Amino acid sequence: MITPELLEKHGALKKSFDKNQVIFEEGIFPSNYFQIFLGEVKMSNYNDDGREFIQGIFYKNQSFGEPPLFLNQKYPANAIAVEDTEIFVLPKANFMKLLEENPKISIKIIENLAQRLYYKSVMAAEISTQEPEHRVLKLIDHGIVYFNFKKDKNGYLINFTRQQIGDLTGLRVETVIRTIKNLEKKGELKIINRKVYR
Amino acid sequence: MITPELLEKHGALKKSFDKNQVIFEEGIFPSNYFQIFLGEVKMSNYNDDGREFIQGIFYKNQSFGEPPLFLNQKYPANAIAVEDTEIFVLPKANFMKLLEENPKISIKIIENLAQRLYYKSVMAAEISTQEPEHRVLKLIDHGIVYFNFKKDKNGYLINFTRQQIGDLTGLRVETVIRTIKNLEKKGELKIINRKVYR
DNA sequence: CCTGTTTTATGATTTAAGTCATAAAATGGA
DNA sequence: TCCATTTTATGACTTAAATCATAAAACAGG
Repeated sequence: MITPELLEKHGALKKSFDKNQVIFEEGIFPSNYFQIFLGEVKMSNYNDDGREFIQGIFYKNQSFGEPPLFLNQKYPANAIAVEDTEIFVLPKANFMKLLEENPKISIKIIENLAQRLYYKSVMAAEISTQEPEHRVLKLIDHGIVYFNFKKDKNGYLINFTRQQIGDLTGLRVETVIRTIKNLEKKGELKIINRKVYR
Repeated sequence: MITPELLEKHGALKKSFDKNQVIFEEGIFPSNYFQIFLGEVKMSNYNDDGREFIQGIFYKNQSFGEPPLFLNQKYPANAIAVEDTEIFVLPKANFMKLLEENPKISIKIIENLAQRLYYKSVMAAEISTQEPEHRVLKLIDHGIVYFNFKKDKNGYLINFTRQQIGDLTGLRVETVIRTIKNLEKKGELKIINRKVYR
């Protein structure tokens, strides 16, 4: 995360996106650095028959879409606002200049990319070899640490819909619903009026 | 990739690993930067019943295992020498000092992580939503660009075993074999005495 | 050159997750 | 407050890939 002051000093503009509005599309070439000021963004793919896979969900102060920006490659996924969102947009040239002048930011970028790579490594192994219960639990436990799940008297509230959990784990909604029910039976989590707690 | 001179200047030692020897194990905390001088390394996970998932394969001059090193987190996978291999090993403190003194290396690290994140994004979407033929082709086409597949008169030689393709795509050997046969029938690739060309 | 291991191969069978159909409950905008 | 949409839910059924069994071909080390 780069401070708003530094971003604005280098010419970043704050842009607004409505809920469900596309920020950039798979296949186009990147030209900006994006950092969320307020709201929530998902990056996702749609396969040939419209099925969605969510690569990641990003919140306040997080950046997204940097890898293709650094590599001059097409975006491998779409970025879509999950709710009304405001985003700092900084042209690549300005962003590179900012990095050059602030070597410590490079370390932050490295740590951020490392974090995301770590998540992807864990989930890739889960998705390709583990059964639904294992996958869902892993995602939830990851979410407790890295997404902004909040704790109350019932435990951590997993504020993902069943559909989102499916799109993040490669499972279908019905399978997620049944899996969560089973996990509740086994005492791994709680369902309190349809909300999931861990 | 950091030059051998710079690595050695900061105290890197060259260590030898036999084929199939473990370089580090899932779950332990990292303390070194690793860069391959010669040979081949895979990073992989084993699920509860011994099934393998290969996170990535690394060759000459490539580094691996940095994300947990930067994050002070446990390794999410094992690193194993695929053949007899020599590796530069540099203690974390020395590595961080090297980075500090050579800001341009940071950019290289960023690009490298970005590249790996890009691969993982593409494969994650494939593995979780696409059918076997699509997955296998995507892996092969990625391999042509980023692994060291060589071109001859028959096309690019895909020097992965069917088992490796399975472990990289989350499919079983038999499925990979049948899928590759189908892809050949459709003219997407060639099989010349059991070797796959694209 | 032999021999044990790995890799490729194929057919039969099983099964777990996907698909399809349907609906109640919850949510959110107008 | 009403109504359309989204989310959760459940049962029946289908299916694609996994599993199991078996074997031939290729390869690698002594």
